[in-house]
Amino acid sequence: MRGDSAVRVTSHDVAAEAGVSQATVARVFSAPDKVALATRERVREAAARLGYVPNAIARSLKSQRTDIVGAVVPAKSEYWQDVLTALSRRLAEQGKQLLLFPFADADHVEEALDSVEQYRLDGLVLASSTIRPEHLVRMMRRPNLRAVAFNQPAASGLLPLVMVDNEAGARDLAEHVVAQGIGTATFVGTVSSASTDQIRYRGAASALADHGIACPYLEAGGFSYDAGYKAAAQIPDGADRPDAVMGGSDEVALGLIDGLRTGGLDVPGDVLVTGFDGLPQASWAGYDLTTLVQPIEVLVDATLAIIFDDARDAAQPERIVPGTLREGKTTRRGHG
Amino acid sequence: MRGDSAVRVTSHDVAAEAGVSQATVARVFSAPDKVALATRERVREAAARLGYVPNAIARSLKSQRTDIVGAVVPAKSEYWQDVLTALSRRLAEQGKQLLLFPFADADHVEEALDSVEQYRLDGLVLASSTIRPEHLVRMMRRPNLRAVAFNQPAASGLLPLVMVDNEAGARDLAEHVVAQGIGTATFVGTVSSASTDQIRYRGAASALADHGIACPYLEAGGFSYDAGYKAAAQIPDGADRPDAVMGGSDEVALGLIDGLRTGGLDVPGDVLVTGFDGLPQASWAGYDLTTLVQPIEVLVDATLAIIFDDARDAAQPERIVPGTLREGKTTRRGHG
DNA sequence: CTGTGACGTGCTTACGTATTCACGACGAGC
DNA sequence: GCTCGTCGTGAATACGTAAGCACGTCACAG
Repeated sequence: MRGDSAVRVTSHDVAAEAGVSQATVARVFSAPDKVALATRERVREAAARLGYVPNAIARSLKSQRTDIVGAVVPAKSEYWQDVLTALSRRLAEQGKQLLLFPFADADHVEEALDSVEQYRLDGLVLASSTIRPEHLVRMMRRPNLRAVAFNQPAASGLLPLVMVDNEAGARDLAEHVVAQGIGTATFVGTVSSASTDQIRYRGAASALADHGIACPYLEAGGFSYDAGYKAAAQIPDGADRPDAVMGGSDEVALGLIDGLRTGGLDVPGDVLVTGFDGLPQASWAGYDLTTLVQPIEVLVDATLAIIFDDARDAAQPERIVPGTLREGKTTRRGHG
Repeated sequence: MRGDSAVRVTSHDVAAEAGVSQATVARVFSAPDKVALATRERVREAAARLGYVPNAIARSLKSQRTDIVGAVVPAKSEYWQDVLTALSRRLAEQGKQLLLFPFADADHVEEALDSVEQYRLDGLVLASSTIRPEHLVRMMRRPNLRAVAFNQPAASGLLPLVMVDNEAGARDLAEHVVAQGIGTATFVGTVSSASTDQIRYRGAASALADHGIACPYLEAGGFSYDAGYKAAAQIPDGADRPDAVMGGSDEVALGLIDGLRTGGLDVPGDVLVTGFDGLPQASWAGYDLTTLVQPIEVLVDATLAIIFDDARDAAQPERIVPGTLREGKTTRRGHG
């Protein structure tokens, strides 16, 4: 227990302690089978005695690999938190780490990317549809950086892309509410300039149109619960009240539900509500929201496959994964 | 536009391009005022032309500083996500980054810490009361690593510590429900071995005892909404039904509310409910939970202060910050 | 006109590791 | 007994940057 000197201990120190060369110590920790068993154990013991731990920084400098993947994400958003959780867990399983580059708003993306370039990351996940195309291409042309756009339809053609099938998902949701016998509907989007928002609306509107139902678009102006809550007040009441309200995301939809209920309406009695994403909160008994569940694990795996599969193949892969309809009570009519 | 060669470009390349030495290039990027204006601009132009970006890995190796702070946190938990968001945002403002070390369960903490040691982090935030003391001391004795325990009472004396005043907060909540005129109460904890859980219970129970009210303890067995939802079924009904149920955390409390409501009870009509943490969801209109809001920004700032303030002073600082009572409708009796 | 700073810049080295190359030992095959 | 291949190890170098040290230049005071 006396070996734990308070200062840095390097592979050289271990080499001296074990009576071998630094190279051998390095091999013990990175390619153990290249070292004779006896030597290996002697080195291991010496390392333990001194409290030696390989220096990942130096390793990265030499090997040109950091084993770190970066993620550029909006600072606050329930949905992205779930994605990050899944991403970091999967990376941890592979002995890799996740480095966060959160940005408060679209204007700060630039700064985040400046940081990204300095760390020589193995891969980069670009999330959020508020990242502009010029930023995307900037990341694309960094050498040795595999950047992937995550759930960001606008990146199509610019960057490898992984996303849920937003359009089909929105169609599924629309078909589902139509099957409940609605006659009118309104789509409450998040931010109309977001590419996911546009596609989801398109999917919903076209499916509804197939059944002769018009679908006006209302913009919540944000991705949050609050935005949805406030948007509920904009929905026409009385004779013009839609039979169904489709939220552009779960967060907005949950806000809508509470907003509508605060306004004295019953969900689903008076209005059906749907969401999109499949947040854990959507399953909470107080809401039990009908939504399109994103297969986050699948999306994450696809993303990591693009980053780490050496097959620098077909340039720009695009993986579009179908989601799953979750039927909750927000579209179950009390009916008659 | 022809300068963007696909390969790595170093400060040497820039030096050659600008006709100066590598050292000067380095200075331009790390201490610009030490370089004559004319030279500085020439170097900047050359760098831009070649697409040079300083290599943070090499910088770290040389400077022994990574500008990265690590966080060891449980993989899934609403509360920690909020903390991480605040933490990463604040770090980003200082040009630093957050590296995540999530762990699925207590048995995997060990592995996470192995990784932590390899990256020579500037600081480490140890979150979650499920991290065992032996892990804490292990991190404490790493040279050049400022580790801080976050909201983890058990770390007291072992590590610098930052936390909300759990006991006082729980007392405040208890006093509040007492003021509503309750006669009986039950505390539904998360996991009884968690130190925060014990302290919160102690605070609540002692405050209630001051008013002659007993406070049985019920364990939800987890930190999640689901745990709370299921625990609701364990709460006695009929004559033994408590007037108030105090949840050990907001997630558990929200589950409790839905569980109680599913069981046919009215909250707050039949039972008052309180939480602890101040999650965004607690403010959602559907719940409007009375809870103790943690001043996350303050806690995060205190944490970073310990990590970065060179004052390697008074060994083990402990910052205990008071929370704020948020009064929601879950403790507002329909009354009479 | 010389001595004294201050300033700007280049040379050199160190950070800690992975890897190439070379070398010695050893066993097998002829 | 010699060659050849294999295996284990050491020496040396490269990764890209920061910083101490030294040197040259120039302005200014004496």
